[in-house]
Formats: sequence, C-alpha cells, structure tokens
Amino acid sequence: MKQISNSTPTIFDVARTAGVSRGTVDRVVYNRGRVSAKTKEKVRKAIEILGYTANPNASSLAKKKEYHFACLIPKYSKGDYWEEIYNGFIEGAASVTCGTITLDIHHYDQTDVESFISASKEILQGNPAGVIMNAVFKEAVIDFASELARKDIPYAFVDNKIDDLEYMLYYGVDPYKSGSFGAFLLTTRCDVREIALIRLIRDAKHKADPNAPRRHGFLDYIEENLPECIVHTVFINPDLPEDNLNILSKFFSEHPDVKHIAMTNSRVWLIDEYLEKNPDKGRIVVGFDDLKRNLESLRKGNIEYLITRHISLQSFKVMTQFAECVINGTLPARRNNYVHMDILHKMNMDDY
Amino acid sequence: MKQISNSTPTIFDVARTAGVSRGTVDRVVYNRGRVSAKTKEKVRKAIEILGYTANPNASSLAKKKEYHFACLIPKYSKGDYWEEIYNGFIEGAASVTCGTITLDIHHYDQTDVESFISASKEILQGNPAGVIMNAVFKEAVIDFASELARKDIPYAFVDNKIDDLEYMLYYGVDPYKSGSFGAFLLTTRCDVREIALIRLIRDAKHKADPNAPRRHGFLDYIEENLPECIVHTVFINPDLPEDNLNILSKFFSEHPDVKHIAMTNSRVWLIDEYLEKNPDKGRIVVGFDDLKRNLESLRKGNIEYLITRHISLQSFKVMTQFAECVINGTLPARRNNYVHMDILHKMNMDDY
DNA sequence: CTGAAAGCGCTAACAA
DNA sequence: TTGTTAGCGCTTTCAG
Repeated sequence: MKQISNSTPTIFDVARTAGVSRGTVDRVVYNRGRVSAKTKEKVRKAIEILGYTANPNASSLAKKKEYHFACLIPKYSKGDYWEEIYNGFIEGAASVTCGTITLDIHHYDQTDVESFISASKEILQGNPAGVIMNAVFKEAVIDFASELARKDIPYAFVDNKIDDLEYMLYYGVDPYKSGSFGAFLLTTRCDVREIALIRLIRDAKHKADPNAPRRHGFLDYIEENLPECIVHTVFINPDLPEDNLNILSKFFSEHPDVKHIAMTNSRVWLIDEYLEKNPDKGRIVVGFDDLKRNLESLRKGNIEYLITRHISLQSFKVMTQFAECVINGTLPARRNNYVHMDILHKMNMDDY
Repeated sequence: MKQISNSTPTIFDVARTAGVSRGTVDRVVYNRGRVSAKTKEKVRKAIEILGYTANPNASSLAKKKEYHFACLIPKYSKGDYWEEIYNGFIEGAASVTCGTITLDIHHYDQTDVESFISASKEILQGNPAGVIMNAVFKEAVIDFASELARKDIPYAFVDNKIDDLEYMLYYGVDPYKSGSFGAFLLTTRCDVREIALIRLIRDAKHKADPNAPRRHGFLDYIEENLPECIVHTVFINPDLPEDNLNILSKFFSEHPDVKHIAMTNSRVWLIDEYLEKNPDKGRIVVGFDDLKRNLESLRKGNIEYLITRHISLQSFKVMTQFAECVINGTLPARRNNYVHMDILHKMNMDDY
C-alpha cells in the first residue's frame, strides 16, 4: 500500500482520497460509465482537490488497443504536394500515444472520379475507426460521407473540405485568402497594368479544378484593387515541358510589358526554365507551396515570393488530433483549423 | 514467461535472443558499463536483428529521477518578449518525458551587470543539471560560462549567444539577417531616398545594446543596396510615451519626405499612437516581433510588415532538446539552430 | 560482470 | 455498480 504522495498525484491518490478503487477513478476520468452519480461526484472532487492529471506515459503503456484509420488522398509522384501530406500522416500516426494507430492509405486519380469511388468502397470494407480525406470530387465525397455517417464512422478533411458535411475536424489553409494574399504580394507598391496568370491545361477528363478557390481569391483581389489591370491567362501543359518554353516565349514576346507573373497552382517550378533562360530584372513572380523544386527556383531568384505553409503539418495535425478524439470519444477544441500562410523569399527561406 | 513476440520487439525479446537478462540489455543500450565486451556484442547483434527501439513511454514511466535546470533571462513586464520566452521554458519543461524537470528561473536587470552576476552566483549554488540563458553582458556571460565549465555543468543559449563559448545548444533567429530582411521589405520596389530609424534612448547605465546586431543588419543592407539613401535616427524614450508624440511630430514635420520607418527593437507599438493620429497612405512601417501590441498595430494597418517568429518556440525547443541531451548524455543533432523568420502582414496574421 | 525482481501509473478484464 | 489484479516495457536496486 502506497503511503506517501509527495510529488504529482496519481490515480491511486485520487482513489484514496475519494475512498474508492483505482478502477472507479479510471471510469470517471474516461467517462466509461458504469459509475453512480454519487461516486462520480466524489471522484471529481478528489481530482479537483489534488489537481490530478493522468500520466500519459503510463496510460499509453497500459493500453494496447489498436485503432485502424484510413486515409484517402490523390496519388502523387516524388516531390509532390501530396507526398508531403502522406508523410505528415505517417509521422502523425506514429506520434499518437493514446493508442496504437495502423494506417491504410488509399490513393485515387484526381482525373478520375471512378477511382475515388472505388477506393472509398474499399475503405468501407475495412471498417476503419475513422477516415481522413480531401475533397476534390464534390458529389462523390458527399456520397462517401453519408455512407460513413450511416456506419457511424467519423471522418476528417485535410487541405480542403465541403462545408456542409458533418466532418469532425479540418486542417488546411484558406485557399481563397491565400490567392488574395498572393495578388497583394505581386502588386503591392507597383503600378501594375498587366499580369500573366499561368495555368495548367487540364484535359476533358479533369472535371476537378482543385485550384479554383485560390485562383478566384487572386482574381477577385485584382478586380477590387486594380480594376484597370489586365490579367492574361496563359495555359501550359504540365506533361509537355518542352512546349512550355515556346508558349511562354511567344506570349512574352507578344506582350513585352507584362512583368508580373503568378501561378496559383503548386507547380510554379514548371516555368523556372523559361525564367532562367530569359532573365529580366524588372520581373516579379509569385507562386505557391514550398515544393523542393519551387524552393530551388526561389533560391535562384527566379521567383520573388512563395506563399506556403508547412504542408505536412496539416496532415500531421489532423492525424494526431483526429485519432485522439476518435479514441477518447471527445470533440476537437476547434473544428475548422486554418493554418498560417507563410511568405517565403530568398532571404528567409534557409531555416524554413 | 512471455512467449509470443508478434509486434514490435521489447527489451525482453532482445534479452531472449541474446541469451541474457533484461538488465544486461538495458546496460548496453544506455552504455552504463559493467558489461563484458562479448556480451555487449551479442546484445548489439540481437538489437540489430530485431530492429529494437526502446519504448519511450515505458522508459520515462520507469525512471523517476528528477532533474533540476536553471534559466537566466532578463526580467520583464506583462506582454514583453521575455515573458513569451519564459512561457516556452515552462511548457517545454512540462513536455519532457525522459525525466521529471524542475525549473529555477532567475531574472536579471538588463541595465545592470551586477544583477546578472549575482543571479549567476545563485544558480551556481543550486548546482543544476544544466543552465539556459541569453547573452547580453558579454564578459559576465563568459565568466559565468567558465564557472559552469569547471563544474561540468552544461549550458545552452536562447535568443542570442556568444560564438566562441562551449555551449551545448542554441536556438534563436539570426538577428543580423533579420535586420537585413527588414530593410529589404521596407525598401523593395520603392525609390527610397530617406528612412527614419526609430531607436530607444538607453541611459548611461544601459551598457548592453541587445538590438545592435539587428540594427547593423538593417543599416548594412541599406548601405550596400541603397547607398544614396539617408537614414535618420530618431530617439524616443520608452518610459515617456507622452513625449514621443512630440518628438515624432517634430521630426516628421521637419522631414515631410520621409515615408519609410523602421524600428529594429521589439517595441514598434510605441509609435502606434503617432501613426494612428497622423495617417499617411504613402507611409511604410516595418517592425519586429509579434508582441500583442505590435499585432494590434499591424491589424489596424499602421504597420505594414512585422518580422518575427514564434517567440516561445525558441525557448520551448531549447528546453526540451537541452534537457533530453543532458539527461541522456547525448549531443544535439545540431548545435546552432536558427529559426525561420516569418513575415506578418495584415492579410496573413489571423491564423498565426 | 550478470540476473532477478520490485515497481513506475494506468488499463481492462474479471470477480464480486 | 464497484473492487481487484495482472500486465504494458523499462529502470534500478540488490544479490549473486
């Protein structure tokens, strides 16, 4: 029988001062039920008096339960945005201590709704404790969400979301705001008459346009603040890098006064070769997301600003918080979590 | 006797495959000595084969040792930079799991070397496991450091450091670089002829000039990139806010063309009242550090950019890493850790 | 130099 | 509804 309670109180101390057993204390601490109201009150009071908080180490050591989570995100190639998201999931799952997490990561093709649907069906088969996904195909996501709801499986969104669904948690950056911010950084303190907005060709199959909100934020800012400014849209093909050089050369030789360039998708590195080969002191380029190749371009000075955030932080956070809430049966402190937009410039990129 | 080892290997598994006891495994894992070379080798091999890693939860649960650390930082008033640093220490100490940390936080008066010296003596009396401090009074810090070295007490720096000392760890932002970056943000895309650099009067007692590196970074940038630009230095007194309005009004009425203002200390909010009362669309103000009052000024649009970082992150990081290294007898992965400089603007400050 | 064993604080299954 | 107890994986003391 332990006698002295010098330092931090343990569950044992609580049990003793409340005059109950450790098991009972555990029950009220974790709301496991099967406790009379009277006892509950006694225990609560004891906890209050002693200022008891559970020792997370002991807790996670003792519980050996495994929880199975599924993630559904676009497939990616090396160095992509979604690879970072993936990494965040893995690290997050590993760092959850209130239970052992196993992860099933499913990928779908962003150009193909069917791939999303079939992946979501597979997930349903697995009967996970929770699902984390992003929301590109609106209707398909809604269908999936209602399936999950029926099966009482909680779900969370990362990167983007669908507002009127009953998701438990969201982490991402406000794309519209980031677009406006990009427009600000591109045009501040300048007398801007024309802007080139470089976009990616998406073929007919690409129904999804995941960058639309950011682009709209960008365009709305320009319209409101620089109504006279002309925005030229230039399409390049991400799959035909050789052609892009020509497309860009052609455009800029036809529009020699256009000095301001923006790309609202995450692949501003696609135009790096052009920028490199056609240096122009007066040019200002703004892009998004800190992909390795974008950072290179920033370092070389071809890009002025990159608007970004720690990509994997979003998926890390959503993974850890979601798992904790699902396991403990609690709700997150905040449901919608917008992460801060960082500005990266050649001068402050080193320690990012 | 445990039989099955399905999932992650435990110290028990290692012991069994090496044909030794758990105690022995522990000794080689933590280099506690008292193990024959032969046994050591056997154990190492077993660890290798099984891919064993210690369970941190079980580890910190089992070890009940208390470690006593001392921190030595300037005293502060509510809302100050050093209050945030203090908070980071507290949170960091609480989140260390490889041992129980107790903290003694000592404060000194930044205007008074003696106060530093006497505080450092007190710390020595306490015989702490380690010391974390900042480095304002150079000689006094060097003396203190050599005392610590003699007593074999490791120490770490936060915020700023003295390069040629044998400190174990440092977290901070490169002040010189941040100054240059501020100069860049203030002057980019502008045709700047004159700048007002607002400084704080420090009386004769104030031998320390903790903002000098940042100021030099700022001034050097201007000199190198805008050699024609005139930098006016305006002194205000942080203790006489009423006077400042007059000083600033006088200066700016005498220099109506000065539109660019910088403050390289952390208290740009001191000029907020002047800015508020004398609105000027063409003015650009750049400050440092995200103190609450600075953020207010940013929100109101009186300041354009604030260069900062999560202040408490520095002390949090230094606390957790330093404690871990001291306790485990290891060295940090990186000794000098420069944290990223964030740019805060009205448009991206909300989720910071 | 090595092994045995008693905890660390908590959980969960079982007994009452 | 409540109490009891055998671990979770590791540390550390004490014997050998």
